Amino acid sequence: MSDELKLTTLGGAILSLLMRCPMSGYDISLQLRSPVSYYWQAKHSQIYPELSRLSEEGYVTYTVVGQQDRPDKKVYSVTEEGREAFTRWWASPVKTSPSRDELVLRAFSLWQADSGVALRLFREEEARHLRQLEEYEAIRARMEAEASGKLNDLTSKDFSDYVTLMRGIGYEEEYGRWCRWVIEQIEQLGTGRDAQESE
Amino acid sequence: MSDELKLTTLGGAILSLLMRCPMSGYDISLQLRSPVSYYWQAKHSQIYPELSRLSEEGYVTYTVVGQQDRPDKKVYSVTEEGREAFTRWWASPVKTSPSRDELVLRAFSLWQADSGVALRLFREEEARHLRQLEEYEAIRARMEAEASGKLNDLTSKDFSDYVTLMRGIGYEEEYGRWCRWVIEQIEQLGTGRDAQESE
DNA sequence: TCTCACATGTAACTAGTTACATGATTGC
DNA sequence: GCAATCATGTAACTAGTTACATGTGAGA
Repeated sequence: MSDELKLTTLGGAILSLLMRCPMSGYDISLQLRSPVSYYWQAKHSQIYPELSRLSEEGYVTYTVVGQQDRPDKKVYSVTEEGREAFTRWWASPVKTSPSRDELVLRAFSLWQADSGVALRLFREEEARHLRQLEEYEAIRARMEAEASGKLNDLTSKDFSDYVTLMRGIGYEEEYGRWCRWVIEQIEQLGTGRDAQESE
Repeated sequence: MSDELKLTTLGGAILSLLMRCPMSGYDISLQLRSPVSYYWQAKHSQIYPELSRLSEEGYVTYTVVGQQDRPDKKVYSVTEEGREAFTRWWASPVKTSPSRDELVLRAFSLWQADSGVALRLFREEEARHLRQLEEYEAIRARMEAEASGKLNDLTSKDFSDYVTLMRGIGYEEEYGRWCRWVIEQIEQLGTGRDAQESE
């Protein structure tokens, strides 16, 4: 098992969690579920098969842990081979996935849209990003209060969390700013006919 | 054909180009190729079958245009039904695709990385985003010089282009800023042992 | 002769989503 | 009894990528 095999990004994502501490497939799916992780997401239907693959390749092992009040679970942890594969993956060139953004795609056809419909769309999206930003800011405040000491330690997991969080904050801020700017453009440039119709 | 059928996002992307002016599948693939379009991308192997589907559903039609010095081509244009489907799609709720970013995923494991390797990774990515930003800024300068009159007209295609471009600029600026900040953190917090090794 | 741009397609694969399937226990 | 959380899986599908396949004409 395991000689020069490469990790998929999903494999990397799973190992990056298991490197922090052993956990079950279910726990991984909670960490990687949509509203939680800014940086990577996956459903359990993708995670369980990937865990089997990682296990076959010898990158992870598991022990079945019986529980009294809930179903038994498989707790996975990273093997030495897994650690090596992970380090190789981490240092390898970053795979840049093509940017696809449906709102920006629609903005490309703003010229043919009804201003009222456009305003509704961009206001909804602005609100979504502001909500997400608030959530992130709350986490940030909590982290800065609770883990302030560890936030100048490159080797602390808290600092890594902080770094990814800061990207989420920057992303949402910038996205919200752009939405607001588009809304203002529509409000100011609109002929008045349909630009006024919703609020 | 064509009653309440919905467009895929790729279908929307293709129609958004054909709404601007009729063109061939090849032309569409040039518009949607990786380094060009910030907002949506697709390969020709995805575009041609999608054009067939759109054609079957009656959303587009084509005429074969013979050319003397190059191969013949099919020039597609949007039908009235296509226009209606597009308008419905444009007004429908935006499908938010889950955020997946491999660099941010790696940042999540910064705690276990070698500082030299991390610096290399983040410097490369910073450079990539700065290059992209420069490219966008050049386009922006050109647009502001050439199409300044149309940049206050909501119904002009130039203004739509400008709006999508501004998102690209904001995105790259923010991404670059975050990379820079991470690099500075690594340089300042690094123990000195491996943080210095690459310049 | 070879490569590049134009031009259109299909086949095989990988990644990811949605839906199906099962089963325990806790709290309402 | 019903919904929710914990827990693990598979099947069927959609979307997207890589590779295969073919052919023209221009220019080096």
